[in-house]
Amino acid sequence: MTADRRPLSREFFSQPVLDVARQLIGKILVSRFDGVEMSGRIVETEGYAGLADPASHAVRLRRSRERMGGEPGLAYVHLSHGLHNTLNVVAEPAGSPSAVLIRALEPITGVTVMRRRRMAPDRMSDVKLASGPGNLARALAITLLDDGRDLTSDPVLFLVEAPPCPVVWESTRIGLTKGTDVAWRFFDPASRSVSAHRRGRESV
DNA sequence: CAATAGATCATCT
DNA sequence: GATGATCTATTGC
Repeated sequence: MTADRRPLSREFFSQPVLDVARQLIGKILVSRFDGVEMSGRIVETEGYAGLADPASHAVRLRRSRERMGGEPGLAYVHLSHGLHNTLNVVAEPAGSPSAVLIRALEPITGVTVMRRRRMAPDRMSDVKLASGPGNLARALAITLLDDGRDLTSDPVLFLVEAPPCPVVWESTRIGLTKGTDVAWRFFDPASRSVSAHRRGRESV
């Protein structure tokens, strides 16, 4: 499981943000915590496309704008509703504020630790452990302290190459909260992730 | 300094 | 489908 893990390159993240969001489906996210390695296959992402995207924090938040407009491949971690950390990866060359939110993954290794971290009841299936951006961060021990990590080279939090997902679905959502938000979601329709399926039905 | 608006989730009905 | 938990950055007075 540790053989030949090539990290995703700076060039990969320098592509247009929605291309990055699409191609991240099927890639592997790895997090080391307390001596244990946790990893999973990404099955749902969301792209935030520059200052023209009203759903992007870059429009409203200075810290987000600076991070998202910086080096591609760095982590942008945001605390949502004061409760849930969310993991993004900066995309496109510096000067073009954009990022991809990693919304769900299917656990591969470290499932026991994920279960403990989620305080998951026995009846909860593995596929739900890191489904949804808040749950994902909780399971993989990602916090605001991880903001700014270089995911192309970091020893404890990084992304690695994997075969492309054969089929990726996309859903453009309008009116997420207040009627003006726009976001582009990508997911693996073959995934049994609850989150991915729920979003799929809302596809327009 | 007070008010408010969130890139969510679990737990209800 | 509605609601409450809980924190931070930003805006308004």
